[in-house]
Amino acid sequence: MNAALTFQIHHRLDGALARTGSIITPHGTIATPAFIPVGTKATLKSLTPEQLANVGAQAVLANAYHLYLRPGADILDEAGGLNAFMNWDKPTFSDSGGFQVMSLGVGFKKVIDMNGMGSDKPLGKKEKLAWIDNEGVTFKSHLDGSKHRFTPEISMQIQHQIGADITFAFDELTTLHHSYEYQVESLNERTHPWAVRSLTEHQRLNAERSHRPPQALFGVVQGANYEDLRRQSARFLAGLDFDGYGLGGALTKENIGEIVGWMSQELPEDKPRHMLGISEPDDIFACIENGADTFDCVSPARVGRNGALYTLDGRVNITNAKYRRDFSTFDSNCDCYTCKNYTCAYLHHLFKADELLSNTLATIHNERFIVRLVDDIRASISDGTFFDFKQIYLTRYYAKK
RNA sequence: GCUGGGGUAGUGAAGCGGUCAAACACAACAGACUGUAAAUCUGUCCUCUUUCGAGUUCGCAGGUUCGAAUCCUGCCCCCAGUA
Repeated sequence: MNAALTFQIHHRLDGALARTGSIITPHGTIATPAFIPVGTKATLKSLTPEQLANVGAQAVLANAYHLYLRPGADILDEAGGLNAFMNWDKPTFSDSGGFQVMSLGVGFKKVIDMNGMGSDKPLGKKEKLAWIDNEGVTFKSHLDGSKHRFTPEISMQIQHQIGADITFAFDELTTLHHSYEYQVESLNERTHPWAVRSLTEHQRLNAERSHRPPQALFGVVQGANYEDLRRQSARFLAGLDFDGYGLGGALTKENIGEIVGWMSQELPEDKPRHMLGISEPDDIFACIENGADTFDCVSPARVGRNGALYTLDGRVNITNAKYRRDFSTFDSNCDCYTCKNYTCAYLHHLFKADELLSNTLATIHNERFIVRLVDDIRASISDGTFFDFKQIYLTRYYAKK
């Protein structure tokens, strides 16, 4: 009913679930498939919005948990919303804080592992900061230890104050280390009821806050790597009036495409599907082939800040000694600002000297690399060359590893 | 010249008779990072060995001791104060 979001499909790929399309939001249109960089705290670390736009980003994704703690969602509301606050005029997404329920709770780091190593050892050495129940989550701020509580309703209230074009339902992100029984319980007792509650509150807020552009809400599918649970979760959410869907949670890398395919088959054709937290080239190809439309991920930015840069031949660490006297540009195949203007030796030096510009230049390159990859995939769907492109690209990318 | 302090691995710096190949920090080298508790984290870092382990070290040369980076003697350097 509301005009929060329109999704149009332009091309479909024969023999696969891949499609190209347009997501039309109050702040503009996103050509899909698309990679959406993450600006957790209303900034993509080390980049100005202009630099972010120049990298080709069509939208940015912020996080309700972080903005709630600082500066406070009310401040974003007063500022006129996320776009105005951060001086970004293109579409925006906000995550619900659901990820933090996991990362602050059952564990840190290891639980995101997609290889299902089967390790169920203590998940991180840090103190547990979040406790989940069927109503919501109580957590301690990682900033000052103060106690807070998120429920689906509160998350939606925060996300409406943040004012992103696309919001996500408050969910529980489980891990591959959780048992099947736990996955079932999580779905039935929390993620699904919370989706209903998120939607109800969201609709109420959209009506109440009619002075602001209508916001869209994506339901989040969970179910780890179990086919029955993924299909059941997708089917359940498909029955609700969401504007689109987030495909989240514990995905095994080896069959990530298959898992996405299960969900795509159950979800409505005409709603966009967003992959939460995915950005490795092989994963991106697999997900798009199986029906994913958009992606967000911190990895290109974080990995870049730590000195790892993408190339068509795989990821390399620019901090390696072999770059010390390498006065060639980093990647002659890349059209980003960094690669057009700086040498390997200079980038190497910036990292070694711990200079702030290293973060900026590396982030520009990595974000451009992944954004462009998805842009190229989109083009390959339109002209029907997707499978050739995928084969050639991935063969080269993983040749050395 | 005298008086006092000091010379420890790439650097700084602990150790002051045995559990010391020698804490710690930095540098160096390599790796990791998938809805950001990340400008973070992990490993290596005298030599040889894949591991186990073996072999040489604590300014230099002697000595005491079952045993020395640690004690003694001489020498060589450095720093501070003073002639």
